[in-house]
Parts: sequence; structure tokens; C-alpha cells
Amino acid sequence: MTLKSANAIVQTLKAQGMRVTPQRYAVYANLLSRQDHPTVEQILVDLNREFPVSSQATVYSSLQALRDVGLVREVLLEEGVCRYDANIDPHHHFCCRHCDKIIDIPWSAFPGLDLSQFSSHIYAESYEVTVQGLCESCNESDVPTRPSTI
Amino acid sequence: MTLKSANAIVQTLKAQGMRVTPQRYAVYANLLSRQDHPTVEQILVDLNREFPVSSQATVYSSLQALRDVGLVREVLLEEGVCRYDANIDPHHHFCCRHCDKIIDIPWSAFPGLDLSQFSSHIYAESYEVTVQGLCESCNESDVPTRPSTI
DNA sequence: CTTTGTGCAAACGATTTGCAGGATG
DNA sequence: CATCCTGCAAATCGTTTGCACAAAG
Repeated sequence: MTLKSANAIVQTLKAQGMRVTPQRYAVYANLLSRQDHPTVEQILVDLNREFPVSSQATVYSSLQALRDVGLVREVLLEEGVCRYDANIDPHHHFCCRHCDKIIDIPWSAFPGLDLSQFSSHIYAESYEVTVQGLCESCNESDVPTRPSTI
Repeated sequence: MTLKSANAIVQTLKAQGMRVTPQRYAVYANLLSRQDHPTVEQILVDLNREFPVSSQATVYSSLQALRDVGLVREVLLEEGVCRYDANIDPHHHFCCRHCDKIIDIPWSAFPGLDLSQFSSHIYAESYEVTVQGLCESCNESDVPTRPSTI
């Protein structure tokens, strides 16, 4: 975990009058150390792999606390599967249709979409692009492709 | 329901050797008659409002059948909430941060995003833009806005 | 008369809640 | 010592499954 990230959780939680507990720190550190977007179950197993660190209910409440202060966000791409992401900088996602692998797409790939056409009806604050298709390994594994709708 | 839509369910299900049952027809007709993106619960209540039409399990299985043949798709924008949409033409979604109202955005708003930059890593088949913000009524109701990240 | 679909109830899995005990400020 | 957090277990919610009966080809 980088210094910046360690500072982030301490300063951000304290600024809200919330405690920096070992469990919250561990959940946040785990998210930062991963490049995927784990589920609660994956975080729980990972944390308790060597010795007990946290209970299931505490992982849920830690994630809620981290989300409340804006350190973590949800990623919803599959039905019934809620994933978590410590990268709160705006970015997009690719999701493999075959293996459900999720890959971050940098914001610079689709920056500055023009939302002014909605200004009369809605107030647009942010957007996100989700790309679907086949990841590199599924594409190489002869998973049949579909015609692009793009 | 338009003629085209009525034909859609009959022809599409039959083409797959599946039966056009009253329950499947009712679920599809209900989806077509709405402009929102209802949950299973909302569809079930709506169908059985006047007299019993379908059970909960049958709504689930009907939706799965309709989804399997491509007449219906899921919309996943909130955690733990799975919504359904009979509009299968590619389009985007706006989701109100305050009241969770969902509004369709026509495909023409963001057509032809350039995905060629991923061609070496992944095979992109489709994409969808999700816009977050405040809907007209929440914006007028003095819900505090957030700085745009756009 | 064989196949497919419905409906009920039970099972299931993910998440939330209540509450007692522990840690922190 | 007052508050916040953890951990366990029970409750809850949405969804799926097993099975007997009904409907359709």
C-alpha cells in the first residue's frame, strides 16, 4: 500500500469521526493490493487465510463505512454479484461475457462525452461506460464471437 | 402492445420450440406497456392486481425464457435490484442518484465510441453508457447537486 | 402419450439486524 | 465511562429448485 493510500484511510475516516480499526484497514489494504474487483466472500477468505482477522458481518460493515466516506465504490456488472473497488478515480469497465472477468478501462479512453443535450431534463453529474465482449484468453480459447453492435 | 411486438413474442418463442403461454405473454405485455424498468415484484403485483394470472416462480421462469430468446434484458444499476426491460434495441441509461428513477437514453446520444484501442487485448462486442445525476423532479426539489466529474 | 410449463413450498445464498461484549477516545 | 465497533447468530430478502399436476403438441 502506498503512503498516499495509507494516509487516505486514516485521514478520511478520522475526518468523519470514524475509527480506523484493524478490520477496516485490512479490508481497504486488501482492496488496494488487488487489481480485480473482489466480492465480499473473496475479501473475507483472503483476509482470514493465515489467521482470523475479521468476521463476515464486519467485512460488510467495513465496506459500508469505506463506501460512506468515499474510499471505496461498488461495481455492479453481473446479476446478484456485488464487487468492490478501491479505485475511486473515474474510470470505465470491461466485462468478459464468457468468464465475467472485469478489466479497468482508463478514463482517457472515453473522456468528455457531451451530456449537454440532457441539461433541460436532467442534471448529469457523472457517467461510466461499460464495454462487453471477450477477454484476451476467452477470445484465444475459441469462444464464439458475436457480431459487434458498435 | 403493437402488432410488431405481439408478433415478436409468438414468432420468437415458437422459433425456439417454446410455448407461448398466457403467463409469458402477460409478462412480456406488461413490460412493453411500461416505460420504467420494473422488478420481478412489481411485475407480479401488476399482473395479479385484478385477478390471479401468475405465481412468483412463474414470473421468474417466464423472464428467464424471454431473456433466453432475446426478447428481454436485465438492467443492473442498483445493488441487489434486478430490473427488466423489453426494449432490446441498444440504448443507454440515466439513473437518478436520489430517487433511483431510470430513464432511457437513446443510442444516438453516444453512438460509435471508438473501441479500436482495445482490439489488441480484448474483443469488444458492445458497450453501454450509464449516466448518474438528478432527475428533473429531484433537481427541482432542491436535492443538493454534486460537482460534475465530467 | 410425451413434452413442456405452472404453482406451491421448501431450500438456498447473499446481506442485514439485534444484541452482548470489547476496544477506543 | 460513553461511544463506537466487532462478532456471532438469527432474521430477512430475492431467487432457485423439486416435485406433482395441468396444458399443449
